[in-house]
Amino acid sequence: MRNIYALIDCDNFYVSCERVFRPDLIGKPVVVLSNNDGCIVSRSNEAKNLGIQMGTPYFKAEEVIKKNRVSVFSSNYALYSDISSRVVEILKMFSPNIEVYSIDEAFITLNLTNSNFTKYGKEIRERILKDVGIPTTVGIAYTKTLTKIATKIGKKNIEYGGVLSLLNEKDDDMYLEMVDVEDIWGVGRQYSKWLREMGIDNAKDLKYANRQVIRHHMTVQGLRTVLELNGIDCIPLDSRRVLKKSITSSKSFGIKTDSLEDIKKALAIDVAQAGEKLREQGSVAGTLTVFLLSNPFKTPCYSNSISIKLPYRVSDTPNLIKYSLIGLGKIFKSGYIYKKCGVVLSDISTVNDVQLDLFNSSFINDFNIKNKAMITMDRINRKWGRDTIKIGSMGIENTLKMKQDMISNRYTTDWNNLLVVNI
DNA sequence: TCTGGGGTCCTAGGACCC
DNA sequence: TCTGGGGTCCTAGGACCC
Repeated sequence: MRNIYALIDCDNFYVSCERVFRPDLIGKPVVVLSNNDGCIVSRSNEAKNLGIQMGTPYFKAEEVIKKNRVSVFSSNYALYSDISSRVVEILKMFSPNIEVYSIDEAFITLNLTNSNFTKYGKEIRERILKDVGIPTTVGIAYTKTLTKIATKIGKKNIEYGGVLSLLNEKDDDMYLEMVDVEDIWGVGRQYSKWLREMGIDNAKDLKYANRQVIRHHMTVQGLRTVLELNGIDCIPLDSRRVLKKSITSSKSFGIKTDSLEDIKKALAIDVAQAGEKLREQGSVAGTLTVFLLSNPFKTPCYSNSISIKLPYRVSDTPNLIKYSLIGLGKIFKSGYIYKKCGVVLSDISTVNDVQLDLFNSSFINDFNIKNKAMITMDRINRKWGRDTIKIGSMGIENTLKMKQDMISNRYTTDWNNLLVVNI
């Protein structure tokens, strides 16, 4: 029996989240910026129509933005992730099989007893819009890659009313022809350049391409994409809550700096954040990588990284900070203006798998004590806000704090930020 | 002046083993 | 002195995703 997939994809998600609390902005151009107010990462349809491109640096679009009175927001991840989880809760009512693919997309499988799939898709859409206030597009098909194609077309053509089903396969080729090769899930910049050179311009061309040639040039993943375009299900729903295999935390500095002392503090803050994520999933890390970059848009530039194999797996912030500062000391070179640093934790396993040190009997106690202290610290910080308790090396004030000049309130996750209504 | 952050999977090649 | 074939593990780098 064939699976039937639906992809529920929130429209212009970050912008839509901002509009939930600013309904006056519906119908008006709005953009949301990346961290540090660097690039434009979400655009309302009105902003798209002004020619504002995804990923454009803010300063390059500033003129168009001012001229057309586009509303601009810094990104507010506390708000977006809370709204995202509300959408997921609703989807769970429609299907027990769900894969939360990203902050604004989820796949579900549909039961064959729902005979009218398009109608069911519309019900899902309307429920999310009514209960959470977020508009979505729903794509329905026999493979996940085809649901991606369906939402892509559904978003561009309002006549589908936000739901497009490709279950009537004789029409597939007509739809596939509408989608450029660059826009296919699994085809990025490098592959699309090569495909274009091969005369493969759209999804229909790729569907009928020579499979051996594709396999050779684009590995098994490329082959899977071709098969999926043919309606052959190769990428199953992945509903496991998987443990992350690596955890990164890094940030560009709000102010560029050549000061090792400032960078040490910024790195300690990143490490603390990574450590918290590590403990949240009950894991410990065996390897830690520190990296440091000067401004890549300026010459001369310098970047370096160093990986440190930890003597034993840890998850406590003081140890992680200790080793990362050793690493930083080894790669820091004076005389450059730095703009970013960060840490990657890898070689991750669960706490239960930790190899204890036979020759160091005090180690077990040490491990347990530090962990209890960390768990308590995490709990307090979750309840009372980030950095209520922190490690000394993070400093009192983050001198390189990122820019977020236009951030909205944390309306749904902070009592002090509740929406105020004047009557 | 101003250019984000956080992930996954696959492959090739080297080291090492029997 | 000559020399084979097959396997595993690890790492770096390249591709992709949101």
